Amino acid sequence: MPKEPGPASGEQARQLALTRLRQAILHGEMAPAQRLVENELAEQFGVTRASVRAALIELESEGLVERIRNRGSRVRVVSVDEAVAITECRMALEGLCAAKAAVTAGDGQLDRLTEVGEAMTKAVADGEPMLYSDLNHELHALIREFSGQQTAVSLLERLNGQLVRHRFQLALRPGRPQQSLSEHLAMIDAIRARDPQAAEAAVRSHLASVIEALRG
Amino acid sequence: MPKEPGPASGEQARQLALTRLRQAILHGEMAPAQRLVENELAEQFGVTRASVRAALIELESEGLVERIRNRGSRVRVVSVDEAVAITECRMALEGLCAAKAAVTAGDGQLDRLTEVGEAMTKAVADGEPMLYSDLNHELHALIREFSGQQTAVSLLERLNGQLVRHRFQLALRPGRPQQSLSEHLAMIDAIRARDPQAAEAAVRSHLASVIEALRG
DNA sequence: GCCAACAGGATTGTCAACGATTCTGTTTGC
DNA sequence: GCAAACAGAATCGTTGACAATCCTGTTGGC
Repeated sequence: MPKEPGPASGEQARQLALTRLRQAILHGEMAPAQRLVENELAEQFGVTRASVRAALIELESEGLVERIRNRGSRVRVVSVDEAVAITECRMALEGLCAAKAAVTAGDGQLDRLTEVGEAMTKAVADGEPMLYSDLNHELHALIREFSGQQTAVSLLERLNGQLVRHRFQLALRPGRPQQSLSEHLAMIDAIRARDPQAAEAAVRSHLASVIEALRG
Repeated sequence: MPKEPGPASGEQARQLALTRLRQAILHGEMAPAQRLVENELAEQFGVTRASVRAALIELESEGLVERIRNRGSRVRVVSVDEAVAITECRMALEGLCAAKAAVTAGDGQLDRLTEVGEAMTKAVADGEPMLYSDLNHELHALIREFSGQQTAVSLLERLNGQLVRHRFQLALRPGRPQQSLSEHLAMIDAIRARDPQAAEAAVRSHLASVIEALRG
């Protein structure tokens, strides 16, 4: 395995290790439950063990890795039950964000939502589930962003990080994008109508449907 | 300053530093925005700097301390606006917990809630705001616990950690306990009635009142 | 043949020291 | 008198090595 080139100038070792590791986990390059040996990672990223260690501690409190005393670190696997519980929290928090976004979003931001909605419609029509999944992610991110609720946003990003694997699994299920599409469009419409209650309700009902799909 | 005695046997250095520091911040022993110098803390807790450092990294991602590159760590101060945003998230998440608790709590657990409610009533009658504040905290903790929603609980504990200072400030405001008491009793009644919607609504309206008080 | 005790290897936890960066108070030039 | 440059101190970031702990495969006894 080739040794990593020098970090993007100025980036500190710990930061680099953190970014790389998080990316690797989120992109699924690390198998679930894979052992994460500090020494190996250190060599792979071209940093020292202490930096890797610091990154692992941070990722542990983000819920992405699991650390056991004197036993090492592993990529955390979330069970279906956990995924459901996490999505229930998302229901509560994204509902809040959608309601806020319906009130505070600017007109340009609303147009942005419309664009994404159209792209999603096209992705479903063309039968591109992975593209749809990406747009799905983007839509939720935009709603979070437009809400201006920094606290809720950081909580939600933490939660979403734990769901990567389940998200892919869900997107590839046949028929799922079609059902999900109409729910997403309803969310967009409610926000564009600047109706906070309808927006919250639309988000909650969408995520309730996600929960059902997870369980199914 | 006396040097700390040895840790409770078996507790590792990093864990010890983490626990101690968190306790100190939560109990208000560290002034807000106080500088947290790694060397001083290391000597004070009788551990090495590396352990303190690891603890600080963890506390940073819990939102209790703020770290700036090459500038050191500080106790994070949350502005009123942030406190409001945090409480809005609590509204969403504790609402979820209350609804779940109303369905899943056992009878013994419901009795426990009743007890706390009575103790709160007594504390207000006796004019003991600090005792009331503690019971307040306990009540919310019980509802979280009874919900069985582990994910939501850990998010909420993180959020609550950031509000310590504001909580004390609020509890000592004249007239506040009286208003808060009836809201708390309404929450308890709704859960005891096993009515999830009413429980969620009661929690939300209580926290909305907290937000108003924070802003006032 | 099976279970317990035991050595070997691997991995993490901890430590003390070095180097890099940033702030603070002072001095110098205008 | 004031702004900019400078030296000094303080503090964090990083490194490499050592000690403690735990798993694994093996051996010996029953």
